[in-house]
Amino acid sequence: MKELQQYVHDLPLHSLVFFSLVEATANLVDVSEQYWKSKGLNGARIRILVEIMKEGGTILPSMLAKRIGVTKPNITLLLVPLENDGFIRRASHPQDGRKTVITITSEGQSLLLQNLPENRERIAEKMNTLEEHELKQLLMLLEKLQRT
Amino acid sequence: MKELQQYVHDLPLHSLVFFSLVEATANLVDVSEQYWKSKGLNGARIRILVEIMKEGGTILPSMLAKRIGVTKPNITLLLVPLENDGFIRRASHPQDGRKTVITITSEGQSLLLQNLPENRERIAEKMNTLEEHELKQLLMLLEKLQRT
DNA sequence: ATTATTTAGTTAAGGGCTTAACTAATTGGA
DNA sequence: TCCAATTAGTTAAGCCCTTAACTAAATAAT
Repeated sequence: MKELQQYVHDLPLHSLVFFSLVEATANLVDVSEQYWKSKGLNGARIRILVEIMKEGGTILPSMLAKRIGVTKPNITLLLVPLENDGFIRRASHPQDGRKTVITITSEGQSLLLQNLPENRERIAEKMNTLEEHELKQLLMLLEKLQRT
Repeated sequence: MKELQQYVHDLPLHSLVFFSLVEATANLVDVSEQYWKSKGLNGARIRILVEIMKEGGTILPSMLAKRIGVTKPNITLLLVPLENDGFIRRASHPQDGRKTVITITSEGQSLLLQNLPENRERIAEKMNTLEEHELKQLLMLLEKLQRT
């Protein structure tokens, strides 16, 4: 009991880093999500539109799932409101009947043009406690952390 | 169109850091959640138990909500299975009838003792691409990032 | 050529969180 | 003292994601 209470208090370095990562990231994600929410949108739908643009305006749902790191059923669910709002269009693939070609509309592109810069700005502001060299250092450490 | 495509590709430093934080954190959280899932548990319930221990074995739901950073209704939902599994116990506060005193049971304490060390170990392993001095540096940067 | 396997996408069910609305108990001000 | 306001917790509804099960189309194997 006493030992357990002490154990949960005395965190080793790895755990301290882990909890700091979780907290810092949650705060930044929150800034971003709040921004999208204020526009009646959400981050997941925006990531879909961004990924379509990265591919040149057209993509398959299965590719979206891989790129964004969510399941295929989730992509289906995300595409429904995007289509209803006119930000994307579906079409069946001419050669392969299993596939659905997703295309971003001009409305979808406008949405990104009008909102991405401000969203980036909000996130950047939240990071303004760090100098540029510190951001670079942080990026380097995070990339090294990711090298399995 | 062309400019937009370029815009979504050319990320400024702040955005690079943001996306790296999100990705690295998601991978670590995943390791932790997978561990708890393999034991038929989940991270949120464990955090509750840990927080009760930090308070000395007894706490109020509203305090849990503040400490863990979730809503009060969510605490209610999290406590139900914890009570059903015998990891916590509820009792009404003797002085203030609105309050419910939550107490961790010995089973709950055993659960932590038997699993927290291995969970920490799994997370630490995932971080083994970083040297100790790099972990310290990372921690320092994350803490500076958090200073609003 | 026909059938089995694989691939793409959707539908269904459920988990985990949120906000909004509610009940019950306590506190505080006229 | 009594009623309004606050506080604690729960219930209800809904969002967003997951896994499992399904349909349809294409590919591959005998």
